[in-house]
Amino acid sequence: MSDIRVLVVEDEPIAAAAHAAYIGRLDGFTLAGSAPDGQSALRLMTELSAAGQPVELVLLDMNLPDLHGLDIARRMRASGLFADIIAITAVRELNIVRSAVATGVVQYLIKPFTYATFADKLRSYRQFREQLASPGPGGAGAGASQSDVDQAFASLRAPSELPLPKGLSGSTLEAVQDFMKQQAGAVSASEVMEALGMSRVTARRYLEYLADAGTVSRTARYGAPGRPENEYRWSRSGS
Amino acid sequence: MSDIRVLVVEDEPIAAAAHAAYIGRLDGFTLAGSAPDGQSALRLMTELSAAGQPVELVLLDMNLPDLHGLDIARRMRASGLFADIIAITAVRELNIVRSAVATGVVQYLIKPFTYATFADKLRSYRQFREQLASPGPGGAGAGASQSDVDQAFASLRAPSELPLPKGLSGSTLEAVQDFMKQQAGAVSASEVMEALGMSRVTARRYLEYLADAGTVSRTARYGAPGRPENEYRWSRSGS
DNA sequence: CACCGTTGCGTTCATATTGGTCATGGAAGG
DNA sequence: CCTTCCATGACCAATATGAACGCAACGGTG
Repeated sequence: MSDIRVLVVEDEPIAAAAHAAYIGRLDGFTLAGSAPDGQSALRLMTELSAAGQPVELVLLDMNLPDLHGLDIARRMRASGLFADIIAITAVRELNIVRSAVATGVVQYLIKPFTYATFADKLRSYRQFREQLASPGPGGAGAGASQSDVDQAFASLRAPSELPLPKGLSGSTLEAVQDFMKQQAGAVSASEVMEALGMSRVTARRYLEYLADAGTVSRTARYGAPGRPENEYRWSRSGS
Repeated sequence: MSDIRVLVVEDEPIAAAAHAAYIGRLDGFTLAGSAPDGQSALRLMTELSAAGQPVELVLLDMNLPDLHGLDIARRMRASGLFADIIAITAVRELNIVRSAVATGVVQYLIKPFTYATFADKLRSYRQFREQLASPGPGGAGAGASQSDVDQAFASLRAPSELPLPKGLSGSTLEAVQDFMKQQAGAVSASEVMEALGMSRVTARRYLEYLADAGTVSRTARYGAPGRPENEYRWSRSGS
């Protein structure tokens, strides 16, 4: 099967270059072009489509200088451009996710993301394509059954777990993250320990990991006797 | 949460009545209207939208007298109608599935289908909506994380219709499911092993499959020394 | 002003207990 | 009789815990 032609739409040059480089590292994908804003993206897609090389997949940043990502998706559909879309955004609003699904967004990436997450989403998209191309064990050319379609949808939406550093478990990390998200102010490791019923060592290890990843910020708390206590605060400001 | 307003678009009167009856039998859904062809469907949606009662989900037959289902979807997007779509078709062509996904089709039903299949698709769609409405275990209003979005997308899968992975048998799976349904609280893999008289490996394999399918939730149990024990809890209350 | 005991958290290590995987055995079907 | 498939037992790897040690700031005291 030939490579899937991908268009990168991203206003920040550094991020755009990074995404393009990611595409190059992945088998089965080819960079078809790059655009810094919505207008040029639409123009570029129209040109490529007229040239017989239509874009098949768009990596679409939702936060662009001229148009919102959702508007671009709507205009694409209105113009007869039916490339699939993977949305990239720092906006963590769920109602946007719903609107995105309604306009045909296939995957949703939240900044900042690692290369592993990125590659994972693109791979599952390619698998979705391949399953539609060659259905079932029965044979090619035959019609698709309900289970064939279900299977293709499943590989599209299935989340796959990312490799975590040694010594950390996914469910524990999720628990700590959820707790931190709910806390308005800063919390200490001991408070996390008590709230989640885990040991101080474990709580601190996960908080430290989140601090290194940039998801939480870490400051020292003075004023009380004893060694200064680290306090952690949910930050996760975009990118 | 209020009911989801559904529009049925189907040219055959018998099928249309059947779909409408199906909707009535399902909790959480309300029939917003019914249309026999594309033009009237679009008109009806526009009217309801203007009346402040926009259609949220469309059961869209792809084979209509005046317009093809894909055309209707495209015109919906062009007109600013962003209801989600469940496509219903007898046409078993996979390239249509791909185009359908690009226009925001959420699920795909192939005729003829049973009520069970139908209900399953609608239930998974409702679960998708609910997960977007209230992310995480306790937090409302907080931002969504990548895993939250992934989980919501995952609930658009149809686990019951998927073929069982290698190494699992249907009868054993049923036994584990029945046992889990009866348990009010959380149970560990060891408890399932002892209760059903199977080996720990087998119990864990089936519980893990159910956890991936979203039928049970998996959390860690802290407080005791040693590696944390996974405990599983029946979570799919929607069925 | 300098020094020192106190205090509480950060850090490290061994340990306990479970999860995950591999190859084997037995049963069902052809 | 052979093949295929699933459950099993045993091994190795993983991960939270508890205790012990060290460190940094506070608050007296000389």
